[in-house]
Amino acid sequence: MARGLTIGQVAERTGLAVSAIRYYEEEGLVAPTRNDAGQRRFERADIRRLSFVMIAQQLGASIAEIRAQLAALPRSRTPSAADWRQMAENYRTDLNRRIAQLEKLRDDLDGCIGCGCLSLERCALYNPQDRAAGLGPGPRYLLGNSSADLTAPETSGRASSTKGR
Amino acid sequence: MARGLTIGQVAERTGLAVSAIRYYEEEGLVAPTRNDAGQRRFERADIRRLSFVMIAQQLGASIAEIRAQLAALPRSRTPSAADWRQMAENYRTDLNRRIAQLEKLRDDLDGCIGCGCLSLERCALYNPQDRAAGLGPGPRYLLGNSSADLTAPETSGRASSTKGR
DNA sequence: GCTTGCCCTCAAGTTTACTTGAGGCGGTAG
DNA sequence: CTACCGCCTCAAGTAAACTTGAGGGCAAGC
Repeated sequence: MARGLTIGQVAERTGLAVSAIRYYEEEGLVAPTRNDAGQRRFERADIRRLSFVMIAQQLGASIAEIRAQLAALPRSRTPSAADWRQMAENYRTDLNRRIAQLEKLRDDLDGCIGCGCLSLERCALYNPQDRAAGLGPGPRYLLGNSSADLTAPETSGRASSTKGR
Repeated sequence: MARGLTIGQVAERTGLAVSAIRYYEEEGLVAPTRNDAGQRRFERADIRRLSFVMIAQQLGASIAEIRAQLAALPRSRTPSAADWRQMAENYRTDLNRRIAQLEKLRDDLDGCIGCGCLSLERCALYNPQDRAAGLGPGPRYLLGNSSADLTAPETSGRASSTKGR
């Protein structure tokens, strides 16, 4: 259990910039303690947390979403094996959904664009279930809102247009 | 054939905001013609282009990368079946790489984090080939730079730190 | 004739995710 | 004792990807 890692050590081990790690603390993704001099001290488990952050970001998750995911882990005690397993299971579901999405996209590309069918109205990629153009907003179904619902729907106001990603 | 679609019609069919489409034109992702009154007129093929843009974005591609991908299509004539097939094939490679990446991640999650192994130094997720910590920058290998190299490496200047995504 | 709707441009604002810079503390190596 | 290194805070800057707003044009409907 060591005396804790400095921010510089964590940066080196994760490949993150020191400033990024401080930012993540501000965003509540890690919560290091402080030593007498007020310097941050991290635990090993924090490296894992940060690795998870980096990976989740690669998959397109926003910081808010990642925070929600990480909320499943206890911040008071060091996460146990069971904690991580729970996390991993949640995450696995998301990953599987995403993989399935990509596979579908790949197959659609193969079958539709690949074959050169240019009749967009009934194209499998653009409009798989043959809902006539004008009914739905577009190829949205392909972009199924996987985990965008993690950050409270926000019932009020602006149902503008493209607020995805 | 047909007198072309207005920007509003394209917006409705793609689900994009009108402003976004104008922005994409500025960025060179579509190149509509203009009618006598100076209004944009789009072709059917542009809807396909824009659908592709949306999908590629979901996969994490930047506009510059998408522009590079789309460059494979002719902007002078309407893309032929062969053009799209070529595109799709390039794209398929990227997709497959990404899918493989996600699958690996999922399996690593199952096998490593899922099992609760807390020894980060030799964790498969964190450090699969058992290169001791301190050698590499972190879990970077998992984040393999798939298609980040589309936008000319830019040899000069700031090799700062975390400039991914 | 005037209002309404869709279109136009151009400048400025917004969000997310960070980085950079100024100004300062505390420990250790020469 | 002075340098230097790594750490600190806080404010401001940045890039990407759009949106919003001001000010204006053209055509159809009442």
